Amino acid sequence: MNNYIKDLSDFLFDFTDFLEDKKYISPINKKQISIDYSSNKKKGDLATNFYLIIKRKVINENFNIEKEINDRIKLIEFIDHFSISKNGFINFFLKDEFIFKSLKEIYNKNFLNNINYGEDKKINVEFISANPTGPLHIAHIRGAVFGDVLSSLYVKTGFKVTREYYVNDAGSQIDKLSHSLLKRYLQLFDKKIELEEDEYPGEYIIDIAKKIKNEDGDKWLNFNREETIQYFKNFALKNILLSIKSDLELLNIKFDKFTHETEIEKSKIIDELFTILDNKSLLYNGILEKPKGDDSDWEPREQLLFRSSSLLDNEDRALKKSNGEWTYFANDAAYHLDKCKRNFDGLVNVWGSDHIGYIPRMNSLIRAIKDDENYLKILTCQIVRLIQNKQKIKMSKRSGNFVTLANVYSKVGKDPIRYYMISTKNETAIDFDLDVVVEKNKDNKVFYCQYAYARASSVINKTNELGIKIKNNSNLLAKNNLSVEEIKLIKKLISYPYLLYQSSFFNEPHRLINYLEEISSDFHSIWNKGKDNISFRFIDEKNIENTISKLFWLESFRVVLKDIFSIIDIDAPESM
RNA sequence: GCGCCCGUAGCUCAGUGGAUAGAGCAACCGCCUUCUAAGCGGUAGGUCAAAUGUUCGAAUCAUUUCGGGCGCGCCA
Repeated sequence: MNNYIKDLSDFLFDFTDFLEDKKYISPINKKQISIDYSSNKKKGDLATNFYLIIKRKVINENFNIEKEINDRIKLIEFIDHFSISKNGFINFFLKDEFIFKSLKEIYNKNFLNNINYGEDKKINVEFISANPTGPLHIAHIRGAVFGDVLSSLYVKTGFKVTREYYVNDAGSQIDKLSHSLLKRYLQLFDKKIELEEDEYPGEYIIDIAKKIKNEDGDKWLNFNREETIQYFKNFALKNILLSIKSDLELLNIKFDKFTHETEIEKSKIIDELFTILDNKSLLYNGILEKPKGDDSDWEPREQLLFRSSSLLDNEDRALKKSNGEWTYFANDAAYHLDKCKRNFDGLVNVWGSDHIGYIPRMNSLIRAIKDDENYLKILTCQIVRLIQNKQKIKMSKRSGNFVTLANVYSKVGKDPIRYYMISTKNETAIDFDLDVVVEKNKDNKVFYCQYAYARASSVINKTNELGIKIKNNSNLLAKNNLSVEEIKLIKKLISYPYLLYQSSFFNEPHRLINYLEEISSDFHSIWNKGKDNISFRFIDEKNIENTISKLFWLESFRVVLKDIFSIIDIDAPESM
């Protein structure tokens, strides 16, 4: 990967190896060595604590560490000079020619070719995987957007990504769904029959029932019960899955693969899983301990268990229910074996925070079948609280009163949803204010950043009208045509490839948002300086050289903005 | 009872071993003859929940306490 921070880091690591090999210093932990962008008030572009750490480890009294540092840093091609602060930080200054060379790579979009952190490795990202028992609602939106953007980020940094949705179309919840649907159908014929408390009360089920009535009339009133239930189950699943897919289209989320739990059941891969576990003595029949909390209807029963406590979990987990059916975990485990067998180099699962307790058993499972502790990464998203009129919107799953994705979409549209769902670190809860995100002012960050793009574009349009060409004129790019503020922004622009790498490495798309807002703000600031000071205006027809220098970074700014917008998947409006 | 996440400005959040802790909103004071004022500049705002420890250095790591959230059955 072509970026100077990585190069500098390699340089410092090699340097450390050299010092250790020659016994000039006692061994150190390289992880302590950091490279940062210098804070604004300090002089310099990059800073490292290298000297701070090394100087305390010198064991050879004849060794002159300062001289060695001096001699070596001189050889780094992109460093102009450096200084060592009183407290021991080394501050580096980049060469102008290097800064402009890097800017040209941004301008020409070459940096995209240089990012191959992923080395074309194949990874599978499983996200949402909501039960097909109802439409997607607010709790699913965050995981949906996070998984989608994370996938795009992986692709951008050189991975081959499969986006996958696991459809839990087996199990007792689906049975409850079918019974709920049947009851709603019967109610349409004035049958006196009520839903049980744990069945699904949502309006959407009545709609599906009406659909059946429209198609088949009263055909199912006196039909064989088993066949009826089977028909209603399939009908419900088909319709709900379709509605989930159409909801996802609203956010432009597309999956490469839907895997159904029922397919997993049919495939018998679970037998294969059990063989693997059995060979490692991880299967046994036993009785689980009495659970904590509400245990009113608990009684001890012997069942098939997974010895996960010998791996990463704190207790063993059931694979088979007492009625002989597989547990949810058993099928999910088989599904994960299936994923493992599909030649991915890594698996990523995005789960809601309500599944955090499930993580240790899944990690145990993967550990049992794959000898690679980094093979599966489980990332979790905390909840989203909806705010309207400064009040939290209360939701109740039991009453079926939840805010659907389609509902939120109709209020605010795609871009604010996508933007805000990843603007906060995934492990932090979000307050999503429906009133703020549709405002067209700087309270609304999406708008603010898109407006920066539109403003920059308006300048480019103006230059087109005036016939000013940037192409083939890049040799005119020169530092003395640019202000301190512009150089500062240019330095941020050339750090973009490293930002992509870090965001991908840490699985943190929200870093993109922080950066995006920062450079947008810098841009708006420079723009406004042009009102007081004519030298800050982008276009000066009397000074083409000056104009070209400005347009050059302005275009690069647009490249970066557009690139981030494409990862988040929001519009890049040329005018607003 | 146990596990995980969170606690940073009045509010919403960045920063997770480095230099004087940062943005935006809200508050107050300013800036449109101009390539988009849907914007910008300035002022003010902090015992980083608390305590102890580790370290040359802690918002960041460890331990404890207090607050908030999410979980913890053969559910999914």
